[in-house]
Amino acid sequence: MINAERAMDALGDPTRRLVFKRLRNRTRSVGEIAEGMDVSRPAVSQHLKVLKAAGLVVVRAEGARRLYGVDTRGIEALRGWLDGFWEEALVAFKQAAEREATKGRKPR
Amino acid sequence: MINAERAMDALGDPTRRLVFKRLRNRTRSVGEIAEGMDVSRPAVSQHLKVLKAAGLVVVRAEGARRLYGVDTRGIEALRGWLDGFWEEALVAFKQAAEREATKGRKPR
DNA sequence: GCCATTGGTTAGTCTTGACTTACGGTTAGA
DNA sequence: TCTAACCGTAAGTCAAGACTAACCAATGGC
Repeated sequence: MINAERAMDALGDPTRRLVFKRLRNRTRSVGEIAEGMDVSRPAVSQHLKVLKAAGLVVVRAEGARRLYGVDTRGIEALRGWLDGFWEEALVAFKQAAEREATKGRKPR
Repeated sequence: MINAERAMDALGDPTRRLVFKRLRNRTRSVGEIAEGMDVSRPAVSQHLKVLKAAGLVVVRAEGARRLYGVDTRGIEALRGWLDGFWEEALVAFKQAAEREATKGRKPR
């Protein structure tokens, strides 16, 4: 199972988010990703390493090139984390509202 | 509108995530949040400032205490960002599959 | 076989930001 | 009013990590 916390750490950096977003539409080679960005190609390579370790990105070798694309498992992990958080917060809200509504009543 | 990128930056730090998660169940005071954590109360205060600026947290003054709770807008912004990303990736997958299916056919 | 392309890794620099200590302001209680 | 509790801010320290330049390995075309 892929770690959502790890994914959040990875996406906590603007440059890394930009790299990630560049793979949204299609797979790209490293050089292709770096092109047009204001950081060097090795920097992009390092970011990809982190994104890969976080389960946000997958690689496929094609000759001398490496084609990177989004890993859906990372996105799903994030969504799960978010949904779980949302769920618990909702339950807490309801309970708080319940306590508010019964406030002042004679217990039982 | 609340910025999803800002929220991602904020949640990119483990300690800050821990602070955020402590508000999942109910609102808490600053001292209450810091209690049991391995960082000082001012550190927590600074994290709360960042979380608040990111739209992930709201404050309510109650006497000398400040009660912090989750801001649903921040979560919604994150969810929107994630869903948008997911959507675009899905479209790209379909288009890629389509191109794959028609590969080799005589054009028109 | 040779050279160009592609990209991962290493070493080293430097900025960002997480943290603590100290301080000041505000509120509640005696 | 005096004191204690609560909390935000400022100043300063320090480590994490983002980045570049240089190097090396692998692949493909000629």
